Amino acid sequence: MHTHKNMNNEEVVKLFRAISGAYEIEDESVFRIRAYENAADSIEHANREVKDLWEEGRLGDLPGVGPNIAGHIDELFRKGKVDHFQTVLARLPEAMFELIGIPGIGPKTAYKLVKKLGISKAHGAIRRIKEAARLGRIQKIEGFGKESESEILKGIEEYQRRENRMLLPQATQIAEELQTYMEREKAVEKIDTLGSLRRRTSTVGDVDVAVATKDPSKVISHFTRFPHAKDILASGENTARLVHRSGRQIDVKTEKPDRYGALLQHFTGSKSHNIHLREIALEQNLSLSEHGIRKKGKIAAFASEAEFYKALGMQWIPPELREDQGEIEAALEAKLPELIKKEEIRGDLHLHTDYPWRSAHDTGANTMREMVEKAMELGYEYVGIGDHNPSLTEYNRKEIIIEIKKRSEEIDKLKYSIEITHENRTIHILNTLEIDIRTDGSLAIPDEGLVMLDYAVASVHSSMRIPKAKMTERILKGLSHPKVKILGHPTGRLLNQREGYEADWDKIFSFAKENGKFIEINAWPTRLDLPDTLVRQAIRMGVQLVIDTDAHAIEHMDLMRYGVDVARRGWAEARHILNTRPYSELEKILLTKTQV
DNA sequence: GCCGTTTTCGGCCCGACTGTTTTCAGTCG
Repeated sequence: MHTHKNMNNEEVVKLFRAISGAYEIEDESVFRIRAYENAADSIEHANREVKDLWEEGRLGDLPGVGPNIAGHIDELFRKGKVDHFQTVLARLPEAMFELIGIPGIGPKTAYKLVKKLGISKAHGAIRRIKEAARLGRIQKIEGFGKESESEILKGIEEYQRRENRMLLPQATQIAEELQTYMEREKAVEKIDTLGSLRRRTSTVGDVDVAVATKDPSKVISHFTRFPHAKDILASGENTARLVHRSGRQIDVKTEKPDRYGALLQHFTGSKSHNIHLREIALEQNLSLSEHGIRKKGKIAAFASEAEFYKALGMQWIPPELREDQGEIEAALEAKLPELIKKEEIRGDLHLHTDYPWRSAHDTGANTMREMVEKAMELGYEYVGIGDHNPSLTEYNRKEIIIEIKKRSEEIDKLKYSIEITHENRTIHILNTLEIDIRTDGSLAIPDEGLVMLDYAVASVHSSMRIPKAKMTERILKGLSHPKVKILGHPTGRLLNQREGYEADWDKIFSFAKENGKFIEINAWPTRLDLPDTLVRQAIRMGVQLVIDTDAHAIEHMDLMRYGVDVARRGWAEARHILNTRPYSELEKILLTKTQV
């Protein structure tokens, strides 16, 4: 397996899975095998690059990475390879490591296949397995049969066409359509999403749902007639699986209402949350499963999750927190946070309109008035009317100031007319812009333009791959202007497309805290940026955040809920989020009459 | 190989499903 000094998390995960697999073939201690598997899982779920953590001397932050594995990682990034790993891997055919990761193929199967078929080279290994399967050579190998041969073929096909994970809103929409449909069947007493969708992670693999029912067969048969199903993959007594027209799989699991709580808890996960929970249960001689809690051979059933957690002596834990990041300890001490709810949001402070100037970036689809009316429909108390700054190549400095003046007058007119047309309701309209932080840290608008705004959002939109220290300085400089209150989409990540830029978040968060700047949680589906783990870090450091939609059309303003999901995953309470404040408070915080 | 206010030694999550090797190993979540 090729290794190098700049391996990203995905590559490191693959390496560790290979080592774990190699140990499995060699009948190493199951605990050592598991240790590498755990380390791989931990890195896979880390929201930071292992290489960055290594540079900062913080590999120990990764659960499951102890002194030994940390030493190997150190050697990897110093030399580009790990001598010990090379020795271990060299004892086995490299082709087998290409196969690990194909659904249904683990280390043992992979090893047997390449041995028996005489495949040694990694290159083309999957293709050769496929050929062998087509020629019926696999079913002749001892331990395999016709079924397993076609399963392998199916597994490879799935592996090769595996796409990116779904974005949260897509998964949510599929699930909500299904839920509406399922609720039409009277036998369905309760229905909930499961897994990462229920935990509201930013991307989701499959849509899984649980149904509480006394009549599973009715539920299953109703499920298999879902109009948006393209194909039914499996249909058993209590579970079924179909392919949604989007190509995504949907699983349903049924359970009797009086036992539903344990099922819901079990399949919501996360895996690490459940493992930790079982370890704690074990100390009380309890054994947990999807069926309930077993004590001395007797299983107790639970209708609700709340009862399930209560039986373990803890508070019910909101699904968003179930990542084994301290939520279990907090629940045991009844110290879980009071997570923010979307109903607590009182305004949207970062959105775009179709205001007709030659903008540095994309403009919105709706007028200022339409955006404001939508905000009123949503029951907001205030709204920040923003746009990207005027393009620096299209206007000179003087023209930019004139343009901002014209636009400010436009907003004043709007304020006046809205007050007249909606006399019963007041909404506070704020004049803002999203301003580029240029590569040298300067803002794309001169001071004379900035003073006309109520506040500004500053964001990075260019030169995203500059060194970490430079990026940090750049962001700090951009944020330091008194009118700049919000750092927009802080990491610049685009889900399934690009990693965020490298920056020293500790430094930026400290600066934000000391200078009263707000870090944005951008609710745009491909952004969801700040990422949840950084939200948690920011909150621990006492930084204030703001949830914005960055809407470019009125319908985007409905995406606020996904930003709230991210905030909740980061343990945010309403008091941590600027736009839960009433206008009277917001005004004092945001609209300081600072001299520029 | 990791980990720890009951332990720095001695533990380490649980069950379902599947196919094939009739009693269980391998994989998965």
